[in-house]
Amino acid sequence: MYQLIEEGDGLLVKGLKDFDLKDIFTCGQAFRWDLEEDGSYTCIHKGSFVNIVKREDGFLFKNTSKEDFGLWYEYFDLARDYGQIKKELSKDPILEKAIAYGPGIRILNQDPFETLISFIISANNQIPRIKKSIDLIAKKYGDFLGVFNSRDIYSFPGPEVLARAKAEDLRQFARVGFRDERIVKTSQIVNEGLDLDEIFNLSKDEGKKVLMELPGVGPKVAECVLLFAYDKEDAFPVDTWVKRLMEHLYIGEETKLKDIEAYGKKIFGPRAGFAQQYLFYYGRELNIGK
DNA sequence: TTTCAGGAGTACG
DNA sequence: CGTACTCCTGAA
Repeated sequence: MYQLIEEGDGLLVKGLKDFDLKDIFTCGQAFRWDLEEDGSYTCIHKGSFVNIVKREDGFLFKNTSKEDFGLWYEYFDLARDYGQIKKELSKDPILEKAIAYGPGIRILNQDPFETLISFIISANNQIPRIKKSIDLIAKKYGDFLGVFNSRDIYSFPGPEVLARAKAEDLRQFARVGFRDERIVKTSQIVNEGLDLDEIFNLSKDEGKKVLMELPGVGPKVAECVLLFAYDKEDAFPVDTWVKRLMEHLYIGEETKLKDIEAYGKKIFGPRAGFAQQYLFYYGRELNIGK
């Protein structure tokens, strides 16, 4: 299905469909990426980083190899047929429009702990600031992975490291504000034995219960982590954008957060997560509902 | 130049 | 159910 051709220190990947880097990285699901001046994207995942250049003949993945490509295959959810998903969802005329706006979206499979901490930071916060805080945390607490475009690249630290971080340091160096103690406490709970991998075996609702026990994790953050790290396709995170957009495009009146979540679940069912991503990207870029 | 409102939610009363 | 919470940006 895909063709992998070694090229220099990288890999040319041919035949990728439903894959657009801008759509994937600006739809709000991930923070560990950078747009380079040449239009390529650099992203960091689980102790590795890759730079991806779009070309006529495919996508050039720099700093990886055939042996290592499995990591990115999994991360970019390449086993999934998004053509089929889009076909199903397009029966809804509103979604058809939304999909046309971000046809290259894929839902990444991100690291659970990193995703958990990232979305705790996202509470009442904005994407540029969230990205900055996460970068600063990696720089201070993560491992040095290498240099790209004369930038030092660091991994995101594990729970064993952040459990020992000082709230005051997180506040001062990473600018996380009132989220400082939530980050340390959640890291401590995970470090002291809460098995995040166990959530892979649970249903979306069971996983949500477990996550919401953690400080800094409410319904929105839990749904995000379940969708972006645990592959729970029926998760439907409702933030202020999705709220406005659902009120505007589907419901037609002011609706409580909880009811919007139920509504999304009702009309999109097991595909709610994909629908949410297409709608979010579409609504935010067009400023729908504001 | 300086002030000021408000924002990808959660916790707490 | 209302409010406080940080910090940063951009509007005035």
